[in-house]
Amino acid sequence: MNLNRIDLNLFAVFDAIYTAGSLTKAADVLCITQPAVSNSLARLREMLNDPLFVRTGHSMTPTPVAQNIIVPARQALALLRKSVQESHTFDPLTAEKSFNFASRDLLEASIMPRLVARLQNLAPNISITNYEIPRSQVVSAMAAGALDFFTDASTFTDPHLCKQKFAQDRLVALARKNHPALKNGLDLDTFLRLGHINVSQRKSGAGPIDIALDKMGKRRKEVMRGQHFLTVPSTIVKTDLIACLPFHLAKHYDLAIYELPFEVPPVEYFMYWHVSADHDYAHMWMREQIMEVASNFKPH
DNA sequence: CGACCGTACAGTTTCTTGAT
DNA sequence: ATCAAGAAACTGTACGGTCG
Repeated sequence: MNLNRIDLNLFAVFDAIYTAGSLTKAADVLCITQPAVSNSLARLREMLNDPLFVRTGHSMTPTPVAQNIIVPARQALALLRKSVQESHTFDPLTAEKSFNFASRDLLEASIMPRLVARLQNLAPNISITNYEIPRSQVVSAMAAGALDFFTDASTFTDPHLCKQKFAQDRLVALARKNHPALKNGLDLDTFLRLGHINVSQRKSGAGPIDIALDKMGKRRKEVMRGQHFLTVPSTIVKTDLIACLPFHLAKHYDLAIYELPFEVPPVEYFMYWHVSADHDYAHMWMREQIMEVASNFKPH
């Protein structure tokens, strides 16, 4: 049986005949003519290689094959109707759904706990999965339905993606407490003299700190470059290195925080989603929840 | 005889394919 | 990517056959 050749409408006709016990009555229910029902039944008979209904007097009696099929057929039809209905409505209290995110450690640590806590109250049957994915695969993963949201601190332009800024933060310098070089605070000379941990997903290239320094004709001393913000504190506490982190993350550690001795643009956080999901009610609802939890995610 | 199913045929719609 | 032509599929009308 070639599933690609199956007309799913045939099962709606099958259900109507089974319920009505008559092709004529089924035709009335379906608002088509009796021959159309007869023809649909003929195609279904050929497809399933069974008469499905036999004439007994003035009614059509289902065969054993039809009796076996009716329950799963009705379940499938109900599922289809439910799916179509849910694409136009969304009830978070009853919805059973999973959203896939691709967020870096920083955003996972800051957004996910609040988001999950919020979902526990508003949408108890909605779950979240966060996993790493290369930027180059984001669009194809979204198009395939394997990824719902991608969040990042940099802009990402693609005609297939929608974008919304959901938060911003300021960068601060982080160092161990009682750092011998920072007894009098952090000035530009000290900032440039100390070794730095630079967090970047790229192997090389300038970040916002380096760009700001470059405008002043300065350059910092990069001692370590890593992918994850969360490895920074454990390195800092053992060394005299410093690092520049978003304030809302830096404040969680028992380390010394210093304002940067020069102007740096704030870090902006964006969420991205596929254009095909832009009008999906469940997706729209989740975007609202992200914006809601991110409203507390501001520099202090 | 009335009710209902199945078939033939024709018109319409949808899909496929090839050209641009 | 778009358009047009042909093929295929679907549906409705008319009508014949079957059953109670």
